[in-house]
Amino acid sequence: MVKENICNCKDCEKGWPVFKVLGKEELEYLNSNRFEAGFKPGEVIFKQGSPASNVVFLLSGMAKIYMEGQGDRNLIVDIVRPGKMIVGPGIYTDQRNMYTVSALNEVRACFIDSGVIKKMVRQSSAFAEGFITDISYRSEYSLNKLMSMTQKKMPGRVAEILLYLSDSVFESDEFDLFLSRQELADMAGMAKESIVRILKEFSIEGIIDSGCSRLKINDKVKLNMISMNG
Amino acid sequence: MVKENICNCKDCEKGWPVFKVLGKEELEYLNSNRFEAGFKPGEVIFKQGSPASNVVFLLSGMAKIYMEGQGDRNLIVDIVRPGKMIVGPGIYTDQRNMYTVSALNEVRACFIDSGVIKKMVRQSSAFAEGFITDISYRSEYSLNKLMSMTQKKMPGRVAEILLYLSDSVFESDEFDLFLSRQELADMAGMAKESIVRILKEFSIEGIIDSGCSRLKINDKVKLNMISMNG
DNA sequence: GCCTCATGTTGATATTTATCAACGATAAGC
DNA sequence: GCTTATCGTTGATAAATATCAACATGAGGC
Repeated sequence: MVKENICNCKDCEKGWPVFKVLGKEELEYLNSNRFEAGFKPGEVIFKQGSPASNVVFLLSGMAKIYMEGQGDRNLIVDIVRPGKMIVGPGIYTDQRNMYTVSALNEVRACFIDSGVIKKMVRQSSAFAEGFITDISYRSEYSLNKLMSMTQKKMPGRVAEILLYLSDSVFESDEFDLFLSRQELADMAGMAKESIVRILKEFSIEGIIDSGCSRLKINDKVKLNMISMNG
Repeated sequence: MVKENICNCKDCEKGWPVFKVLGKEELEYLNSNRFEAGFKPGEVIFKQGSPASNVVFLLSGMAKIYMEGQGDRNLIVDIVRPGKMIVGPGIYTDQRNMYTVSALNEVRACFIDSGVIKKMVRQSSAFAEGFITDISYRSEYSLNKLMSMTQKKMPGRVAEILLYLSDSVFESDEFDLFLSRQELADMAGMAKESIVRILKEFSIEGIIDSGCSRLKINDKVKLNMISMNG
């Protein structure tokens, strides 16, 4: 594992866009208060219930954010790539992580102390506004998810997550799925057997081609219709 | 309908606690940029999809916050009383209301322009921090709700909303329910027939006494167990 | 007072979804 | 190489939940 930091906030390409509003001094302060670490697939980056001491940014790789329920039942809230801030509401409430984040593949991550982020919020109103905007989008996402989960039936929810993966995560109609069937099920809130059947159904209808880990979306229009109509 | 404002931000008892961090001048500015309005039961205070031009505070009465789905299927996100800020993520994203808010009984509400709130966020870092803390609690609430909705079975969800109403809304073990069975169903994400059966079941077991609009919780411990175990 | 409409309630039934069991395939350990 | 564990897949079954239909109940209009 590489111990030293290999990048610098000043010229971080993979960084969070809101950092751009900070001045040179603030970026230097940020840079001197951060740590990088590497993670192997499956390793936990931070754990639900533990102190929310850091905000995390991926420099490379992908991670899943999930809430752990009773008896192995997890709910995957999001799949993240570099460019997104990984932070829970805990840093402004009870100082605890509301969810676990773990690496899906080889990950390099940047840790910034929560206190440093909160300091930036106090110091720069532009940063505060950017921060609020970011968490507002996150809220919209959760509320929409809440709506889908309660009102859509299984095929609608599966169509929705396939579209989400394609549009917002992989940004392509064909991609290598890093996710097992169990993980897809945890995203859509259903049993793994159910998602297997639905993916097969979609395959038979020609909407998708689903090899074991590769997934290709053939008919986005139809998928959208299924997602819409629940 | 009373047209004039009947209270003043400076000595508002029902106000949002975070306003206390503002100075006298800022409170006066706030006070000169707000409007009060009255609503009858059932009337819409603001509507999903419309511009998120205002942040609302109840001065008296209660309201339901709900997302409208397809074909009369609504999801009640929260029940609010005075002291809470009613604001959606929209003021920091696409300027649209993500949900509808409507009066459950006679309501008097205070409207503050979103721009004014955003200005306060920029002007006062303490206000910004209070604002972020508030929406962070809201996020935790949504995420917990997402978890319950996807992982708990109906009795667990019903137990949960009864406890929520008792602990966080009415702050009593016995209260007049302003909500119809349909509305309770919309809170728990189920059919109204289902909630009728579950409430009856709880009644038979002696956990609650449920007259038509009055509800009394007899056995909070048991209700908690049902809520926990899903 | 009576009628009408909305809401609450109940039972029967259909649909959706999870669980269970079995098996094949694939990858890791010895 | 074999063994073991994990994952994906399938069919059968059970459980959870919604829908439908019917009827009761209660409030408001006239």
